[in-house]
Amino acid sequence: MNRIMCEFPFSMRLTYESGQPIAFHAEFKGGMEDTLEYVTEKGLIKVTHNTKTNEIKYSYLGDYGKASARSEVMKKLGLSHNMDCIYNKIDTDEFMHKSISELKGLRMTMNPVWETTLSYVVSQFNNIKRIRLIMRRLIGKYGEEVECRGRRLRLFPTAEALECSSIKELMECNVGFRAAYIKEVASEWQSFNYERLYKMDYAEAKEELMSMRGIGDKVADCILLMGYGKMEAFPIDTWIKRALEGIYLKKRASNKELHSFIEGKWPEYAGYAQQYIYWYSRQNKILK
DNA sequence: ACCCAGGCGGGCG
DNA sequence: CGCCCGCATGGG
Repeated sequence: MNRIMCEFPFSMRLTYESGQPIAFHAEFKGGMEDTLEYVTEKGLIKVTHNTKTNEIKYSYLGDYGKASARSEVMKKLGLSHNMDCIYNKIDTDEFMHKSISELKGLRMTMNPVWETTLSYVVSQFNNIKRIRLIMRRLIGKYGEEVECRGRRLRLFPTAEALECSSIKELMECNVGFRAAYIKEVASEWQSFNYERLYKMDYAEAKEELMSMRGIGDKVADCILLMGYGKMEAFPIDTWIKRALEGIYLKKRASNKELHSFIEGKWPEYAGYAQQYIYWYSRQNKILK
């Protein structure tokens, strides 16, 4: 059994539940130990977290060695993040202070870029429960089935598999009006060369993503934050918008206005601040 | 029954 | 630019 000693606060539950890409297809069980199991392109990963001792253990099946499996888990769950430093940067006021103390240990995950992209294309004008439902249908229908040490796994669907599908077939997964977006993004993805965006700065990479039909301001920020790990990205959805307007701006504001406010308020780790505001607002059902 | 959800593109002024 | 609209579905 492999272990990771975690010196900063970690909550697998909050990390999983707060609407990040991993939650749309992984299996989570809370209990004496929180357990997360998920399929990757290389195999199967299982992570447990003892909430009393803060000890993390993991096991893996498939094309992993000791080092690559450890790196997969660390990266996915944000386990290398220095939470003292991050909290220090985003604990700017009373509201953030409450959010942090209530959501202590919530981490930003890092996910395969294509997986993140498809998940948030599906997420638009949708809710977390149904995003998960749709993602599982898409995985079941378009994901390649592979055998891994006696276990049958469904891989995440490739862009190619989705592009080759018809709108009608996609609609059988009840994706609704998103079918055309899925097909178009899948089609463009194959010549997109997503890796070059790692080297770009935030603004440039965002522009590249938004050149695809079906990827707008919010989805682009989600991809940059949870796919590329660009911590200055700040996705603005309906919850965040209400929260920022109600708590800070005290008036209605456009996304452009909100983005410029955010840039000034959290020049570092804005993405982390965003996730705490998002989940705290929802948990406490503040502002309706 | 009604309302809303991790939004987007398009059309308008 | 900002504002407004429709868009499929499933859960509350």
